[in-house]
Amino acid sequence: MVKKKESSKLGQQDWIDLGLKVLAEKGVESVRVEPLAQLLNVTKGSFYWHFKNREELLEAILQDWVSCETDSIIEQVEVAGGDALTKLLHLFELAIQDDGQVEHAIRAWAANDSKVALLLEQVDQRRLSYTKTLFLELGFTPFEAMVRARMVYYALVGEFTVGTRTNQAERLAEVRLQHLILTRRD
Amino acid sequence: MVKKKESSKLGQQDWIDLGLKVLAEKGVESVRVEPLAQLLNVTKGSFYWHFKNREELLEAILQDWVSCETDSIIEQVEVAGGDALTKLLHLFELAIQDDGQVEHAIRAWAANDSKVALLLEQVDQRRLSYTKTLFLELGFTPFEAMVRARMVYYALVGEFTVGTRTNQAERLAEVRLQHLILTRRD
DNA sequence: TCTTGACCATACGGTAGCGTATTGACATCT
DNA sequence: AGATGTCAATACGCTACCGTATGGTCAAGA
Repeated sequence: MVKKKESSKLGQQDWIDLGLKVLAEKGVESVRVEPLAQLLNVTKGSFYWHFKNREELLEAILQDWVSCETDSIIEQVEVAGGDALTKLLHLFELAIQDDGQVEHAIRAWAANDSKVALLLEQVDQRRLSYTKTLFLELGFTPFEAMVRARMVYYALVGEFTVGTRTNQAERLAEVRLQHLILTRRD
Repeated sequence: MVKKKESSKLGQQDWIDLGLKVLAEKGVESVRVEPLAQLLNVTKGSFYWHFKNREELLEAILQDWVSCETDSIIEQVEVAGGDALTKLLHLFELAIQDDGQVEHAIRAWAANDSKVALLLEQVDQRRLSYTKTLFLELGFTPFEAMVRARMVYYALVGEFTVGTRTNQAERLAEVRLQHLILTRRD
């Protein structure tokens, strides 16, 4: 018998989940093994059963985020279909659903960790190049498409990092105006 | 005689300067008193002469950045004069002069420190409202002006945080296209 | 010269967190 | 019932810092 998940026993995922939560709320520097253990009401003896060391947990957290969050929006947009103009609006609207807490924390993390920075760079690249292709489909030149794609993406990242807290209704109106400005062909 | 700066003696400013450097390169978590002392070839006995504790240094560093960096660009734009359209282009071009290393580090810092976050919020607010007034002068509605101001600003912050490393020539071309896109009326 | 104050060294005690080693509890398989 | 494997508790030693206490040095003013 190789049953799993009888609860009351912890697995790697429990530590990762908690790690992500703490990461979002207090930053990487606060995801430390002894404090985490306390939150789980166990001692670190448990932790070192599941992980080789703290580094391994951090990598697992990162990996978890990447595999969960990266391509999900792109897929949703593609499934919904439509022309490039529609897809772009769809993309804008989906992107602002997330509050970006975790992503913000990871960006802050990346500022002092080149390995994380490298990974984020790839994520940014994938998202940017997808957005760029949509602008290309609208008939913009490569340079124009790139600049516009960056403007969209920066607008999103900017909201995360600058932290403009506003309600969803206004955000939606804002995003529609952005769509108008960036897709207008004069 | 109350001479100063005979060199070979340190003052608060020496610690602040080094602090800013380390902050930009390795992040807040790396600006610690003993390592800093080592870089200055002194012991921490010196540090605690000039500062009450580490917290006080961090505040001094922050204060130093705010008073140096915040309004300088706005002033330069105003001094140069011209109409709103000219000022906006001028603003764009000046903003991309800075590589944003320090600002990036401070944004990462702010992610885990609400006091820093509050201060940054004020800085952002001042910069955004200035930019917004320029768009208002161009005849945009308050909402349109705000959205456009944010797009400019986010584009700048986005370059800092996403870290798109590109040469000055391309940056300049990019910024001019942004100016075109965002100021176009009809 | 003598004093004073600015600056720095040395030495100390304290804390938080890392990682290891060892043992214990409990469930499952044989 | 034993043996085994999984997870957790306990108890270490270690390092990197923080902040304090105290004394030393050296230049400038009286």
